Amino acid sequence: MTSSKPPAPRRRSEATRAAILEAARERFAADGYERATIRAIAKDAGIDPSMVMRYYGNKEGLFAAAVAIDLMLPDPASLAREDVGRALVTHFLAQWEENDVLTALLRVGATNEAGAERMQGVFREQVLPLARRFCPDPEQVPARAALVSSQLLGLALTRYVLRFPPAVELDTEEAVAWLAPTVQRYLTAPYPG
Amino acid sequence: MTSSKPPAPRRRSEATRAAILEAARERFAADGYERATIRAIAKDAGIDPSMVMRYYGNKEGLFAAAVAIDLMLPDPASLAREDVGRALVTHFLAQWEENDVLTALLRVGATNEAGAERMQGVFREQVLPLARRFCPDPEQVPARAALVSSQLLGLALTRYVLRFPPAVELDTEEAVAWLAPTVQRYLTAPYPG
DNA sequence: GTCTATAATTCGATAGAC
DNA sequence: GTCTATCGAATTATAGAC
Repeated sequence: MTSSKPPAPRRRSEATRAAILEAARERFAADGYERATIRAIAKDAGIDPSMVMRYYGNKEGLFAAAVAIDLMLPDPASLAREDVGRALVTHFLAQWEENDVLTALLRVGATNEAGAERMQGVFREQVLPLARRFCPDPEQVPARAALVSSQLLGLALTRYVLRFPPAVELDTEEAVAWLAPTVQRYLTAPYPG
Repeated sequence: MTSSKPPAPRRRSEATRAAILEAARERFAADGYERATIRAIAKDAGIDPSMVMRYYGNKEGLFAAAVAIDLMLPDPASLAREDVGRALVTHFLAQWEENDVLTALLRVGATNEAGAERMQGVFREQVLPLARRFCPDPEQVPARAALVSSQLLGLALTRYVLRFPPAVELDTEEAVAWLAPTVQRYLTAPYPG
């Protein structure tokens, strides 16, 4: 009873699950929800389509799992007030280049209700608290967070989704130099009315 | 030979064509390319699906026709340098609320290559020339135009597509007050390096 | 745990009657 | 000019063998 613990009861399931998730992220990021078929994802992962169903139930479950990992959020406490803008833009761009989850989320969110709701969740749980930390008037917090999101997501849209050539060719330092003052202003400047 | 000209040789074709286009714009704007089915569009227009094929050949042709109308562009000559930003944001928001074409274009552009290319066309033919008019250094024109697009499309994305509540609730004057200085800076200010 | 086979829909597109 | 009927392809999802 004490000695024999078989090496691992589940044969290759963990590796298979991971391969499916990685392929799913790539496909969702490249094609959006509808055109990222379970068949294509399974083919990329080198397994049978029915395995996808077995592990994730249905296509919605697969998408939810594929975009479930935590991302972003430089912790608000570590940021000095005078360069929130720069820190935020830098961190945002780095996250975006690092993996496909954000692109998948944005592309799917444009045509799929579940995707849009997940994006709203990220906004609510990550951007709102950060704005709350730096904005004086609590009543202005949601609007300011939305403005920050509009600029950050707008750059991601033109750069990674629509691929406007000048937006693609912009190097990281240029993008940060231009956007940081904008984000800084949205978060900390008085209302420009 | 001279007297009898039948009221109209083509019975109702013109009205039918228009009804199809309007329904198509609404569906593409609401659902994106894949989920906006020809069947659903035909039903909205109150005609048979085969009529859509007869008039527009195939689904791609229908989409091209639905987003073919000219939009935007406040003519560059009429704008004073010191308030390009305000004028541009105001005009952009008005166009966006006025009809479904821009939302359709954005939603489709996120998952469909033809849609993305059409958006690039709008950028190239409408935003680039405008930036060329106000930017000193010709070499910086494309980047500045891309930055302007990123902010304007980013607001449209969060407001009309992803529907972040604070972005939706922003009224026009607030949006203009916040975004105008950003756009103004992207177009006319020196590079903030 | 993995795959084969297939059911059940749904969609774009075509042919042809009226 | 409009509609009926239908084809052929592709998709999600299931049942069951190994």
